[in-house]
Amino acid sequence: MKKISWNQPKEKNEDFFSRVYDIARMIPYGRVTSYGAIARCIGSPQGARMVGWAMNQANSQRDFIPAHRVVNRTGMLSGKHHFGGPRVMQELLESEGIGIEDDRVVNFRSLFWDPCSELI
DNA sequence: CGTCTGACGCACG
DNA sequence: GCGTGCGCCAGAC
Repeated sequence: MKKISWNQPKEKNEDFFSRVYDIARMIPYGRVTSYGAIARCIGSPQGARMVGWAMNQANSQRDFIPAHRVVNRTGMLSGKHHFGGPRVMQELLESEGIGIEDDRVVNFRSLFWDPCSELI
């Protein structure tokens, strides 16, 4: 697969990615957030799918990106198949004390971390 | 260039 | 609360 295609003058895109990774790194240990929340926070309320796409590239980043702390709006582990194995994402979350039941974060409502609202 | 796909989210019933 | 349909935007064919 191709290394990176954003060497092109897609400045807007690069900025989008930077913001996504920036926020993803801020997610506190033991907390989770959603793709849509990140998208909305960076001014692209309809770019939730792009956030997921960015998470797919998170592996390529130098710094560690806690992509396992990002789930969809219902708290479901929709990206668990992108962690090398179907159970890796769940195990990562459980190692942080987050309960998973039926591929869903237990008590998601309480563990949810809003990048913009709860950011100080 | 037309179509399909997808780590999403919302409206509707 | 759950299933379905649709809009969204970038990539792959």
